[in-house]
Amino acid sequence: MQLLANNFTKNPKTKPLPPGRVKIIQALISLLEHKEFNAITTAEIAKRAGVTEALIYKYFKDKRDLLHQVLREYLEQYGVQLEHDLKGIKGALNKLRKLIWSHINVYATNKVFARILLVEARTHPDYYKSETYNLVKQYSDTVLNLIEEGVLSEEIRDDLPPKVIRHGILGSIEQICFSGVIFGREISPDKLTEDLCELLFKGIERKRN
Amino acid sequence: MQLLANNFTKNPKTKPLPPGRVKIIQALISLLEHKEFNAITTAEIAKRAGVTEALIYKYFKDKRDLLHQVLREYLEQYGVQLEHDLKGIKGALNKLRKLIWSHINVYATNKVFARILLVEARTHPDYYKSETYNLVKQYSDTVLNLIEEGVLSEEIRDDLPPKVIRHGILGSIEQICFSGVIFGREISPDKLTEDLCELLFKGIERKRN
Amino acid sequence: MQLLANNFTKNPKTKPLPPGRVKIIQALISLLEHKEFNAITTAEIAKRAGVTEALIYKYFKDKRDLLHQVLREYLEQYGVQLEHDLKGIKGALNKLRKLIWSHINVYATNKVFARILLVEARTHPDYYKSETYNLVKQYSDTVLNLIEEGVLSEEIRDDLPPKVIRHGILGSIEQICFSGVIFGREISPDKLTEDLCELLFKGIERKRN
Amino acid sequence: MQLLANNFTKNPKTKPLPPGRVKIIQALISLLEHKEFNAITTAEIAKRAGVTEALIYKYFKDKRDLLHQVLREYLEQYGVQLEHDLKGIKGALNKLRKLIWSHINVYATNKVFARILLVEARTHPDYYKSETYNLVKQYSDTVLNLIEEGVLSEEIRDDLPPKVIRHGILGSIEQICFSGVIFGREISPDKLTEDLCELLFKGIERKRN
DNA sequence: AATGAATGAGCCTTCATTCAT
DNA sequence: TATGAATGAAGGCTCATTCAT
Repeated sequence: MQLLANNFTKNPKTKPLPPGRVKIIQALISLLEHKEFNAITTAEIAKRAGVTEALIYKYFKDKRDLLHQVLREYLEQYGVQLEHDLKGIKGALNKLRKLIWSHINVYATNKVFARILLVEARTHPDYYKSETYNLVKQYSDTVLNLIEEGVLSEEIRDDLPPKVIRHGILGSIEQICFSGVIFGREISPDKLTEDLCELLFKGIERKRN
Repeated sequence: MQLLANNFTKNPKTKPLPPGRVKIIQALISLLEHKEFNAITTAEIAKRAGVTEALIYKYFKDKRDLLHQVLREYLEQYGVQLEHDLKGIKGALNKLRKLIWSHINVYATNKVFARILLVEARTHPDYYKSETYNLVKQYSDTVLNLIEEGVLSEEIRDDLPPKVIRHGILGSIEQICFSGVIFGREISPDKLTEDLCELLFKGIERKRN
Repeated sequence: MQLLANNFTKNPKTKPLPPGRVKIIQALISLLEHKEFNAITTAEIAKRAGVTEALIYKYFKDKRDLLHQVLREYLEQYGVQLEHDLKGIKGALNKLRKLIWSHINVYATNKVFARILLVEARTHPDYYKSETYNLVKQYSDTVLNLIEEGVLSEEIRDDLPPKVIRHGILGSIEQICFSGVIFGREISPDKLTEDLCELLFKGIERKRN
Repeated sequence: MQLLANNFTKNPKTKPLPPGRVKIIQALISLLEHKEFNAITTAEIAKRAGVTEALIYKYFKDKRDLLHQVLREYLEQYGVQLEHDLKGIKGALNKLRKLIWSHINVYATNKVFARILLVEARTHPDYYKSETYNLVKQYSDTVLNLIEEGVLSEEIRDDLPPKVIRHGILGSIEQICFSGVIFGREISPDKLTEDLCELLFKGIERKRN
């Protein structure tokens, strides 16, 4: 899977995006691969994109808005992907398991996406007011719905606040991927998903017989 | 509890720290209460501390080093506190529960500490090379040791990688405190600890009978 | 003669240099007339040029690079001038004499040029790595070639290392102009050239008959 | 020969210089071996000397005064040395030759001395008002006197202004040593003196017969 | 004789951003 | 659609220097 491989796959009739805009986004992404967002200058972005700095401000409100647009594209792609991934799966726990796998997998495949989400965006107050943040909340709601679905179907305990469960799930995922993202270590979605689900579904306590 | 209330509590005979240094640290802490680190200028810090900007650079390598020193002091205090908190507790799970409570509690009580750790420090590559980061890793090791202790005493499952368990614990804690920290919401250590332990110890899966 | 009077004399169809760049260079030159380079601030330069400090850094790597660019323009002009001056002169010694005159004359006419070359540039290690320094070496080579030409034509002794001769020539010129430059005293190219050539060509030893 | 080897050689009954002062001077000298004066900070000097920065200001008016004191010590030593070297030499030209050798030799042996004199001191207007500058002028006078002595004894031409001769001599020496000083190349007093005297005494012009 | 603590002043530099063309 | 030129605003940081002890 390659998120953002091209920008018109999902909607062939959209009028082609301005090439300048695309180049700018690609430039930032490629720079983010090796550099912290704050350490990247607009001059650098423009140079890498082969355009002038001024053009950035034609398409984006400011530098941070550009970051949010990049993030948004990633999120949209992930949204599409996730929907696809969950299709045809029965049972809330099975769906959650798949979601965990998809989540870890997208981080494993798109380090830049992970980096933006885990470290770059959340630092800045602006983010929480951005349209992009809403996408994240939507995703968060999806997880919550899945949990509640599981409670109703009696797959999941009803004596735990669903939001706490969600925190446990998302927190574990992020923690587990964090060092991979920061230090560029490999992330293995399959193994991690298995361990994580075992942990989250059954708990760490050893059953005595 | 008030971490950092004074700097000589634990070692009364240390020669007094230069007052300037103390004032600078205090100033940054107080500014962090209402402002993001990057948005705080050295001029502001100096003014609040009642010293000159130059003095900051006498005691700290740069602005970020100052942040790390602040974090270090918090971490050291938390280390002392945690050791105290764990005294006299029997059983690995009980200790883990207490640790979770202490962790959440210190975030609840010291929002600035939490903010630095959760959002300010980890953004910057420097952090991972700092001496302070080592303290965090030490803490991380403590958690791991507790988990392994639990495995040996057969309180904790031995079919889960201890590191995954640690990620689950620390990730959940951070996720659960995160919004409290970012949006200034209240954090309730007692309730959160209970829910979290219930989740982590027993799992989310509903037992059929 | 007024070196640097305008920047497009020699190449009328070059696309006009950005006016800001020109103004900055002019500003530094005018400031150097009464002030040491290190004592001149970028703020001053910008103000005198009627631009912002930031613009300086658009066109020059740093303050010192600006100095080197100024020097480079002087050197280029001097190069052109010298070539012109030597045209039509026969004999290596006659050419050397003319070169000495041109050299002294350019110092006499452009104190700022002299100041940069004799005191400002050579202090700083950067200078010796600069592209501008290469121009100086080129000039130095020209002198050496002239000397060697004289040796071949048997006008100049062949029992002296040409490089030592060059040191004698250039060293004498600089020494003789130095106090003029430092203390703002008048420099008389005609008289000085005559004395200097008499000294260098014939030596100080009195011939006995 | 090692100038400045110890500071009381020449005057055994002077009361011992304060050790702090000596250490500071030594520190600056040792730093000047590898670093430009302006790039050396008082903090560095103090550290190298093993004293506090404040102490520098007990013994020296300011940082530049310290440089001048160092230079002064070198000059005094050279003065003593030169006097010694010229003893028993007959003839103005022979004395000049010896002086040239001594001059080149002291630069060859004491690069730091040469560096201060050739590049560090003369940059700064302060220098020309300093007491140390007077020592340099004294030396300059000595050279002039030697020249005039030669004119009187009819060893040296009387149709050249003695000052021009002096410029030729000193200028050649400095030029010839300059690159040695800047780029740390070896300087050979014997060979250079021979070439230089040949050049200065007899001139570069080839005698036709 | 020497120091620890602190300062004043300002400097170079950076960077996101704008606007006329 | 895109650019070249220029800017505003501050910002971190350095360094020589002072003074009470």
